[in-house]
Amino acid sequence: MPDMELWPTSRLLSTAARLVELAWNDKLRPLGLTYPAVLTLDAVATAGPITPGDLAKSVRVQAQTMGPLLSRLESRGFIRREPNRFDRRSQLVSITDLGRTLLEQSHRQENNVLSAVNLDSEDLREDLLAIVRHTNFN
Amino acid sequence: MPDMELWPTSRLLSTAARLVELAWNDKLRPLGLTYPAVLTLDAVATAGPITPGDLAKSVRVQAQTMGPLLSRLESRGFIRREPNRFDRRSQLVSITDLGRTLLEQSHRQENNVLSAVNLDSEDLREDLLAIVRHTNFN
DNA sequence: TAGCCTTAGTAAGTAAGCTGACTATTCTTA
DNA sequence: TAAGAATAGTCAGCTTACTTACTAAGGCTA
Repeated sequence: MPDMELWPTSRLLSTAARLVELAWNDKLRPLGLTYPAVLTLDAVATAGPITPGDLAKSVRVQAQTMGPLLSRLESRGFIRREPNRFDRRSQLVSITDLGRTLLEQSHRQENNVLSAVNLDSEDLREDLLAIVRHTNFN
Repeated sequence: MPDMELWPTSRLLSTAARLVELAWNDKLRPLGLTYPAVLTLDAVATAGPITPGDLAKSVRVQAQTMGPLLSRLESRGFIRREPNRFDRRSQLVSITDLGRTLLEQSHRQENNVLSAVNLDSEDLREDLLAIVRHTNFN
């Protein structure tokens, strides 16, 4: 299968992303986390109490995707959802102590993933950044 | 959200891949296809009658993922599955005339996707190729 | 202020993809 | 050749993520 040379770039992109997520998930499984879960926990940890809608925007997923993800994180005790006193339509999500602990453990796995997959090209970073920046979402 | 500058490369990779797949799916929806469906149809079209297992390897997906995908393609009349006379455990998949027609139409969408997303950096290609090549699957 | 429009979140349905476990063949080797 | 190992495909269960459609709440304007 040296036909890989002939693959269009979009195919390389989606395949590479799947393989890297697989590597991440292997490291995160013992922690009871997944890669999207870590991205979300990260956003909750840094952006303080935040609404599910803003979280979805920050992680670049639909609100309909964020809802179930938050439910799973909540059922495992990693986050908390409370009613938003200032807007009864929405909620405020915060990270729990347990969630913060797990998140820190997941950050310590980062080097293990990077050594399994070579991702430290600065050109790659720039090219991907340009794609995400120029692709409108929503 | 200029915090994107701080995203790790793996996050840029998975986000960029999702956005590009979204762009593809928008163009493919009228044809009744999806991006993984096109990759699979492509492999069937070029590798002739081929087993589901070899297809899965070529598309870099688990056999358990390929099965349902083939069922959907078969139910829409894009491919055909026949018993493999030489190994009763397996099957042989071929593309139908309808499938080939749809595949050709999807190829004509390629420029539309490329103009929506800038993917023509040669460095990007090389970096992604290296990731896929150096990440072992299975 | 009543009526409309917008926004926040949820629900239902589908697709893709994974893990782990299973059956039915085929191959291999003692 | 009989037994065990390997391979092909499927099933069940779960997660992520999409689309379309809905309810409830808040804002705006005539």
